[in-house]
Amino acid sequence: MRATVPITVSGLKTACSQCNLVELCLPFGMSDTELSRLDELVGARRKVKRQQNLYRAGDPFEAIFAIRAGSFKTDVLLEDGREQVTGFQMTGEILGLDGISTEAHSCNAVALEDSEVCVIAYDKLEQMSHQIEGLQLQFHKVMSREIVRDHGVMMLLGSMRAEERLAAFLLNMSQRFNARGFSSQEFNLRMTREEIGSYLGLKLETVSRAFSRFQEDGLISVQQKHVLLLDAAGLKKLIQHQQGVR
Amino acid sequence: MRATVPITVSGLKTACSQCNLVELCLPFGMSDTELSRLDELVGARRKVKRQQNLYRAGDPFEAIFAIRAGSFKTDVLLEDGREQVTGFQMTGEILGLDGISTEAHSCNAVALEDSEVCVIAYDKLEQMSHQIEGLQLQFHKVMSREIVRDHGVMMLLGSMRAEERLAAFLLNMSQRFNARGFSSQEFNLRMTREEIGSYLGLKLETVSRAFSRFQEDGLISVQQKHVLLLDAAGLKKLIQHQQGVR
DNA sequence: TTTTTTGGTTGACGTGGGTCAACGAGCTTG
DNA sequence: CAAGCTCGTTGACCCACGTCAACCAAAAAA
Repeated sequence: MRATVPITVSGLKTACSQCNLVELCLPFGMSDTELSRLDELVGARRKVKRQQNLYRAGDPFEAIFAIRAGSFKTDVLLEDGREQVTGFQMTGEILGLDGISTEAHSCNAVALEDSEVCVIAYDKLEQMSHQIEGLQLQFHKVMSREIVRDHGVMMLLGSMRAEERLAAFLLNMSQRFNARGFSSQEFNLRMTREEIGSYLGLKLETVSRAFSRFQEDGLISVQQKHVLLLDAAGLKKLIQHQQGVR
Repeated sequence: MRATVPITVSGLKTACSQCNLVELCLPFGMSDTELSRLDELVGARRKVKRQQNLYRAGDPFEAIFAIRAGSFKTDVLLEDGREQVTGFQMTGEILGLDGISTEAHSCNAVALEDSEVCVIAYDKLEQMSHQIEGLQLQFHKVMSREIVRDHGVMMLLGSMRAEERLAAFLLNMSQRFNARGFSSQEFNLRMTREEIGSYLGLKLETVSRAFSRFQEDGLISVQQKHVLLLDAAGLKKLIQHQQGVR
């Protein structure tokens, strides 16, 4: 058995109405009056240090989490030790939706860096969804978006070659950094080559080689976790007609 | 542009309270009084012939669908023609959840055999979720279950070898047939080898070879779409410690 | 500072599954 | 009941990616 993870629950209330992540997060699209009512919903913030679990597969499900700062990975473990990273999450994104179905979490959520989340008690969310018009719709959209995202990953894993997968991954990261006000061309990845590999269904060596290849071809410049996208259009092209390679 | 698909909307109202699929479908876990109120929700039934689309990627999202009879596949198409099957759906399962997020469907749903669905207008569902206690929770669970299922497919695609994938697929089908009152050992697949392959991230030849291999090893007996599971435990074992193969 | 650990790169080689091709078994259609 | 499809099976060959191993850089610990 593992040692219990030390967890910090700050007493500070988080105000959605004050938060600069609204347009990425659960409250998106809600009116000002709805938004102020939403402040009740978010119980407390919780800090999670790098490498610590926000939750583990099997933990009873009580709340979902909105990332306030930092980033996470979610993964599923097979009995024989194989790991599949199912996603990387950034600020404003919601974690824990997998737990609703069986009232227990079905995957692990691990912080990739020191992070902070807003804790949203699920029973309160249910209740408030009955009352606040926009909340229910927005929550459904968040869940639906996760399903659509998952289908995209299936496409990656089922139908694309190694370099296409990495290109798609980089473009996706770029777009998400951009949505958060960071550069879409230059960013620092928070995950290791092994984690990227697990997410993309590749070995870390293959990921590393694909990075090098992209660099040789002038598509990107990489040094460790630092990435500079030099030719985003070229990466997009790779995905579209890699088909005709043979 | 494709020709419009001829669609039959029968005037018959479908009564959830009368349906023998309740315990597999959206109304699961709701009280009798809740259930009778739910009957209003289901507008009409719609018949979809084999090979016809229930909806296509890009179609405006208006309703979700509960499968009353038959079965479907959902898939995503890449510009270059590559297809990824994202799921196979059976009676009682819900289709169309991908559409909520952008108010347009993001995948195609195609009937694998002549089928019939219950049409559930989404705006009505939203409305009624505010009123009927159990409906909101059950709907969230359905969506969450889809997310968990998707993670399982990612695990398949990202971390398993061809035979493991097919074994997992067969066990999953078996379990779902069983849940519907059919034999868990003997069933007829509704999809082609190519569709199975697309779902599992394999080519049809590989699927076919894996079927043959399982038959040689006495795990199953196959003839075309007819499958007889002879050694389910053996299939399970394959998935767990295929690892030590090297 | 040095030492240790962790993460990343690169090369040589092997193999699981893709590709291509031939053929056969059921259906369907005239 | 041919004739044409579509779908499935099987073999021979090949290549993209995995495996194994050596090495290096960066970060963390001492």
